[in-house]
Amino acid sequence: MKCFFLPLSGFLLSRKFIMKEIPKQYSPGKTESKWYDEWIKKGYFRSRPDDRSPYSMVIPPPNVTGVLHMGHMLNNTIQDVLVRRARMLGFNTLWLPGTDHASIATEAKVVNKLKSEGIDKKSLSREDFLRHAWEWKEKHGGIILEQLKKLGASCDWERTRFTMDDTLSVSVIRVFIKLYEKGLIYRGVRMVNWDPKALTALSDEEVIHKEVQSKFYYVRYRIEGSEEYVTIATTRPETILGDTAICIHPEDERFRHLVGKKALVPLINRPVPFILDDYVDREFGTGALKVTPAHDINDYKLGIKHQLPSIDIFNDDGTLSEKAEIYIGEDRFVAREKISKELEEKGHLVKVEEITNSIGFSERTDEVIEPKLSLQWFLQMEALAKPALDVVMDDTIRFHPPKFKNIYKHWMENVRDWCISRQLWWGHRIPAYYLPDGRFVVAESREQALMMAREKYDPQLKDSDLRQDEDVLDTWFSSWLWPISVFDGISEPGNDEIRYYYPTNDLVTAPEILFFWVARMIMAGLEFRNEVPFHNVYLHGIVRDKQGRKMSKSLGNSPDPILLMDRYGADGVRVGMLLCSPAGNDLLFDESLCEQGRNFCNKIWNAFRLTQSWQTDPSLSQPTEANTAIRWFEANLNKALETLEDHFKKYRIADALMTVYKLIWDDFCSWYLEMVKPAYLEAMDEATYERTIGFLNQLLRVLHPFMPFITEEIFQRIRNGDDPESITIAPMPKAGAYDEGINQSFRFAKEVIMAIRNLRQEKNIPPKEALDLFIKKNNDEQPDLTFDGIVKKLCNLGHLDYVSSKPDAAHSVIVRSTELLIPLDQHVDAEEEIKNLEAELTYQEGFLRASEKKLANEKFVTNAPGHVVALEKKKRDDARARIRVIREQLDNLS
RNA sequence: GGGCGCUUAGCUCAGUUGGUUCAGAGCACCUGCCUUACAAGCAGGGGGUCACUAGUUCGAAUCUAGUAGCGCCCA
Repeated sequence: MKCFFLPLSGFLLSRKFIMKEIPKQYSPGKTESKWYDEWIKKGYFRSRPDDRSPYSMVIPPPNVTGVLHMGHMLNNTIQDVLVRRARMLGFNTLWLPGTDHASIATEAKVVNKLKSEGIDKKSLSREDFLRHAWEWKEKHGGIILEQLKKLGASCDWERTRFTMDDTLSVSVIRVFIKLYEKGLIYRGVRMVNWDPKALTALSDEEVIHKEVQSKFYYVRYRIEGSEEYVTIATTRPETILGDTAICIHPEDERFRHLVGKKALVPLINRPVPFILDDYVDREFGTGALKVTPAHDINDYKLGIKHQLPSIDIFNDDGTLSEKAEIYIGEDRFVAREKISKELEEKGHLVKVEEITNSIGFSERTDEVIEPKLSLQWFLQMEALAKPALDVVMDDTIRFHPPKFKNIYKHWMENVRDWCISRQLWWGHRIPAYYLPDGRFVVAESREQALMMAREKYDPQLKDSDLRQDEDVLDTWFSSWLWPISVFDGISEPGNDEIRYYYPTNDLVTAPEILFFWVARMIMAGLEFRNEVPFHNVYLHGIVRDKQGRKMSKSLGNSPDPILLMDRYGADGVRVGMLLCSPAGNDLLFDESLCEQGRNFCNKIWNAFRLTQSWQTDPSLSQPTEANTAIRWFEANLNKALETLEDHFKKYRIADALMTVYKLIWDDFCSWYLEMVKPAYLEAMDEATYERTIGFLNQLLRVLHPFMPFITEEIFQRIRNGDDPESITIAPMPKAGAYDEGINQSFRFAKEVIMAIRNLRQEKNIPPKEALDLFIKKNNDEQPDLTFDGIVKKLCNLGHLDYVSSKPDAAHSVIVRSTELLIPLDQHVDAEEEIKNLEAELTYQEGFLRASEKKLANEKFVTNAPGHVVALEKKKRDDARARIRVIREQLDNLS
């Protein structure tokens, strides 16, 4: 007797007792936290370099202000599956967790918090503000990492990193200096994407373009010294105050006479020249274009080309500045309304149309982006992009699914310089130090900067003469180093850890940040380590609701993952997420999927429960059926493992899970357990029991990466002395050679069993009523007897015999080309039978005709590969055999 | 406007170089069962002109071109 909770001696506990002892339903709650604590206590997720092969992965660092949402659930479930599997495959496995500092989001959070306490950011010094920010971070930051533990994430928590940790910060500064010295970082005035709410510049990637309904204002400007007008069209009438020219197409006859004259900007009557440029689309608007170099990227380019002055009419917060002359201090959108009204009153507004145009919004604050000229730091991308493109195109780094290669290529070939400065305090401060005259040096510290400045510019300089740049670097400028800096590979390029863990193996992330992050990590890896940062990138979709809408706070359509886990168990939710997550596709999440996951837990639980109710008797020998069942399941298991390995190789995680799901639910529970199950109140032989528990043990291991908790719980209850102390470190079963013959025999037996069950159902014969089965001998074919005992058992048959003639009053069922005869007391409805047989005959004859036609086609026989032709011949012969059987039956009936 | 991709069962998706009775899976649905592991379950069943059109081929869900609809990235 192998039940672990049975007392010593041969005393057998009653089945009833066991059934009471193990609850009918699996409850994940306490189990999950119990095992997670145990895993941490034992340090199974810790990793230090050793002789084994490494498997490493860095977490895409969530925002330190973040809380767990469904996207994280998906992302981290997939990572955990990969990591747990790698661990069981014997790799020295490291999954390194951490968070990023999220400049804009965190600063906004801290500013708001201070505001609620009556403190204005402007009233604080940089140092005081940062003190508040760190305080906030220590107190509230990283909640998300705690939440990941509930999910079961097997991270090495002792290695948790934060992008503003000392070593990581030093790495960022060093990299800045390196790139500056290499001439790839420069400072310049450019048109940038300005976020008037966050009061900072943004990179192009942080701007989201959306189609919006806008108004198209037709405004007329008077020509200086005449009563003539010229009409332009604009979506932003407030920017006329910054106009410095009107541009017309050189070949546009309508405006030719205006060349050399000046137009007067309405309301302020500032004269501006006409310029000629074929940039203008004559068909769009009126064909005359107002030019505002300070507030539009294209106008800016025109301004440079035609040497126009540029008038910046906005303050940083999006209100009108003194340069605007009127409506000073008004918000840009308020000013737009007021100006359009005044234009109308003064007869300048010709008409207003509705149009749809594309407007940029800040990714973080959702504020409308203001194109603004400003002095910023940039990183040249071209030289970095080229090698980063190559390693993806030549599959040194593989994208899963590969369709993202194209998108990546397009972006990398059209990449523009990266604006890396942000007008914020929370982050890595730019290591540039200015002399009073505006010249500057770039150095790792103030002391070094002073030395450099003295050497380079003026030996008399004092420390107080230097002023460090006020701005910080883009958060991605630290995240792009993440796979390197977490191992301190920038400052200590030869250290053991970076050499052992880098390059990492896999990266799991969303396509949304393919350019923000993935592309830049590849660039950084090649630039600073001369090696790619990872070999595989698994890109999963966005979690959407059932209607396909993106989950968002404002829609309120996102379930709280913590509540979900409380309701369905972490294992159940993990399965729910994975079931709907084919790689690269967005997934339409539905809570019922978690329910399916929970039901699966329960199924496994009850299979376990069943095995625990069995009692063994050493005097029993193994029945043939059990022996066959074991041989079949063994083969079937190996086959499934083979499929599974293939799915993992291709990063088809959802398919891998489905393979395990069916292996356990269908093959193990519905078939195998039913085959070996002893009759009510009867004991089982020891060999069969051992093997069954052995199979369960294997299945738990295979399932563990997907459902870590329930598998550990059951593993602990069935494990014996040879097993490791935890399933997290148990070796993963590997596919071995198997007997495909027995799998084929089973498939036929299965068809027979299903046919008989179907007959029972049709004829309303209760399962308890035993039937007899006569199998019509098929000419000289040797029948396959392997599963006969099992067929007898699963169909509740009294007899199973092979006969050469049909018994009286028997129902006939044809499986492939074998005739099954089942005598029934009930009257056989000959007419009904004939009808069914004739329908079947028609189908088979049609099939045969098609097949014969194909084989008669000389082109087919000569062109098609041999195995295809052989197959076609077999199909034809099978059809002929089946037709013969059907005809015989029909003869018998009529 | 430029580029990329998608369209297979009611839903979400597989379908690997064209060839097994190839048209599949899971869920949902229908029918019968509280059968001593599990009703969070068991057994059985129905369901698709593979978006449309035209080609290539002995053979097309699979290859080519066009049409329609949808989505993504970029401007």
